[in-house]
Amino acid sequence: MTKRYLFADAETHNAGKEYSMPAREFGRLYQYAWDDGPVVLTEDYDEFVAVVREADYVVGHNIINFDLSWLFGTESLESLQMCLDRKVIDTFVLASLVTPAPYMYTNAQGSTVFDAAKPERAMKYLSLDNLAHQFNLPGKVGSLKDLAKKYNPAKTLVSNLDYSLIPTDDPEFREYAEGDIVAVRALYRYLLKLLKEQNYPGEYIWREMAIWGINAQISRNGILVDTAAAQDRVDELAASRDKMMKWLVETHDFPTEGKAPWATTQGKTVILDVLAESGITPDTHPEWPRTPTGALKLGGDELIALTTGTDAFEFGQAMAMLKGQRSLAQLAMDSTHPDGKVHPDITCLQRSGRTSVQRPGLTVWSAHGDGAVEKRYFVADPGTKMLEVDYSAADARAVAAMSGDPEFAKRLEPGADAHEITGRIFFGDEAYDADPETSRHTAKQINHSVAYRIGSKKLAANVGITVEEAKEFLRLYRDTYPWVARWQDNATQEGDTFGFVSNDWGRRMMVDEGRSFTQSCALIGQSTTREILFDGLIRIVRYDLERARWIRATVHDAVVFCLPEDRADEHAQWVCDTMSTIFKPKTQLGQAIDFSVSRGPLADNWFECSH
DNA sequence: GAGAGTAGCGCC
DNA sequence: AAACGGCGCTAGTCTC
Repeated sequence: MTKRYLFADAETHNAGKEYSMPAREFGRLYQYAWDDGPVVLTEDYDEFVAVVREADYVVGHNIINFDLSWLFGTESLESLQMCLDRKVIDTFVLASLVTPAPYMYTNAQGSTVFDAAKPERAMKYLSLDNLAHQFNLPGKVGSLKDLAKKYNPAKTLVSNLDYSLIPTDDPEFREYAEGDIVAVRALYRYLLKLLKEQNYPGEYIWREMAIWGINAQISRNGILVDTAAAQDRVDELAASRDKMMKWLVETHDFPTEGKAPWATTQGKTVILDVLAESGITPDTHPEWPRTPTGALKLGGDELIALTTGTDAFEFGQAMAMLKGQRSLAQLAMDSTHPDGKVHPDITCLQRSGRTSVQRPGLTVWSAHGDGAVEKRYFVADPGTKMLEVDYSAADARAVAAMSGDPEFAKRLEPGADAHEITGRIFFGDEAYDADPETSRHTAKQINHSVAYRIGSKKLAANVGITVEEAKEFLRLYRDTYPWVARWQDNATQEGDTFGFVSNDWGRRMMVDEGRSFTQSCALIGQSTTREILFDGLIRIVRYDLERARWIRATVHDAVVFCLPEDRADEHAQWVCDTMSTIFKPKTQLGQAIDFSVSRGPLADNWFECSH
């Protein structure tokens, strides 16, 4: 029997309210069409749910993260099951793979957008409106924003528009809703054409729908916030800021306008004046680093370095402290929904497929040092214990696996010390043994640098050696790991030739013109880690869909869970076993490499469980 | 007023 | 010939 495709979309209250409103109230107007059939508009929630359940395939734009995510209620696992069962075709996800946002494009308003591939900006490129514009597709009619303005009080800010004020019987609104379905149907067919032309592996597309489905589930699960603890942190930071600002005003007549006076034009002038008084100018300090646009860098690190040993040191320290303050606790509170949880938006729009997490961006939360206490106000649900697991040196393991370099693999064996190994290559055994601690510290810096193919000049500058010494080390490193070097060269060539590189699962990743030397290897390494992590999560949810509720966050090579308190130890062991794997690339040169996760203690908040 | 691009902090 | 990757969040600035 012929499979039936349902093209579907819904108009709703403002996004974000789905966590404080029943689904049948949150949805306002539903649009759908079967195959080539006419577009049906309905306000009947039950009718819409029924057709979605009846369809062999549901096709829509951003439906995994949005429409299907609330349709069955935010406590439901049904949409995740649909993604795993290959019943959902999200044109937003499909477009992200076959027509990812380019570096630059011209939008419907005629303005040119640069740096458009960055995930925040890629959202706009991948919007139904823009894709319809880019590919000259029929359907989209009018602007929802303009319509909302008509029904909101005069002078309402765009960011405050209430979309639920548009009457569902407004003819323009209904025309817009209908046009959405026409556009998404045209887009789907256009993307299929691209898919076929590119010979993109279909298996990867289905797997990607499942991964977005898991991420949507993670969003719905959310993380409980201890708002009292977050408020304490906000107050604590404000107090130290006030004290520091007071001192700056008294001693340097520092401006106080705005939240970041040091970032204003006036503030920057005062900083430069204070430094100049102590004889610190670009002339006396030609090594003073500059920003990409040529301005003098005034970051905390620069100010400390420049003022050390001068009268201005106390000033430099004060500025560094203020610039280092971040409002994470405030962000956490601002992102908390009425159910007491954050429900971050999760997308896989980074070119490597790594997840972007926003509102709040959990991937930027401090993991080490003093700032790590910020994690304390993310807490385990009642009746659960929090667990964090991670893959150690994941990207290096990916390189070992893909390159098949047996010597490089030795760095990752149990008990091996990768930093020491690099240190011995760099310093030689004799010098290394003379001062192991300093040598190892330098080597740690170097390891991060060589992973991304640093050049001799920058390496020399970073580590404080001559360019000749850096060159010699890079040569030695390549000699020690010839198969890694070969793999890097091949990846670079692949990126240069095709404009993209592929990982072992079939993901294609765009490489910017002229940046293949450093970008190609990085993308393959990062994406391999990403795929291994999601393979693990897929195993978890396929074993038992209910356990999808355990997953609370992913941070590139780490996953946070909330496990039922009863038998939490046993569950933790099961999670580790299920996430761990041995990766053997399909490529001929590759080798099998162990990707085991290690775990922290079971705890009641994120800070405790990651320490 | 809103969108775009910039700087500077942080994460893996 | 040389080449350190991928991001998010905030605030202030520029432009239309």
